[in-house]
Amino acid sequence: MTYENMFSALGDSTRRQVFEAVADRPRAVGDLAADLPVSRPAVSQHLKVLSDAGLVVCRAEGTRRIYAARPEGLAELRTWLERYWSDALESFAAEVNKGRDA
Amino acid sequence: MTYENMFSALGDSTRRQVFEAVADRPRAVGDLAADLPVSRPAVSQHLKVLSDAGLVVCRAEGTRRIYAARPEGLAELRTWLERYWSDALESFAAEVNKGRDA
DNA sequence: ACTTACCGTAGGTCATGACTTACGAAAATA
DNA sequence: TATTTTCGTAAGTCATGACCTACGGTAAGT
Repeated sequence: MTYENMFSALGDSTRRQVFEAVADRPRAVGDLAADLPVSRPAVSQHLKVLSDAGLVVCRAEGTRRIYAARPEGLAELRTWLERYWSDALESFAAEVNKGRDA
Repeated sequence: MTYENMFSALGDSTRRQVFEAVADRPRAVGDLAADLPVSRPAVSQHLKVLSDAGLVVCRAEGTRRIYAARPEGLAELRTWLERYWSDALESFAAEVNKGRDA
């Protein structure tokens, strides 16, 4: 939901792998854990963090829970990025000029 | 440098404030600390993390160190974002169709 | 040379979080 | 109903990291 949650969620390597996997295609928890070096409960916890951050959504299919990436989540990240990217460009250009003076 | 470093760097609230401040305009360490609720050494440590992540650069001006945002850093983040955003769009569309079947 | 301003790093404390095993709940199956 | 499958959560361990104070080092001013 917040930038805080999103960035810190994607800041963990294992958790980013989980996200990238479900972004590739929706998967169940057990399937995700099978392709990762951590236990299934660990994957569950990572998915909860990603879900709280608004980066994934969940759908029940029998006893299985199918997780999928949530595009709106990345869209929010993109909003932040676009803003500070233009800021960074301007301030960096000014910095280069300052450097020329000195 | 790596996505790992970038996301985890921006995942901390205080550190993201530091980055946003220098993105607005280049600043010295003491000036940054004056506007933040943490000590100056803490700001120094955050700047080191941001620097290792390739998100900021530094320039000496007398005893002062002027830090500025590094646009190429955000550009890398954008590359990641664009890729997984399109992935997420496709997988999410497929997910919606699956949901319709069930 | 001495003092002042500004900064990075070392060392230590404390909270956060990533991971594990154990357990309980819900749905399909027989 | 009993069993199996799949999953989330609780409880505990251990490493990471965010923060502080103290210290040392460099550049400018007197």
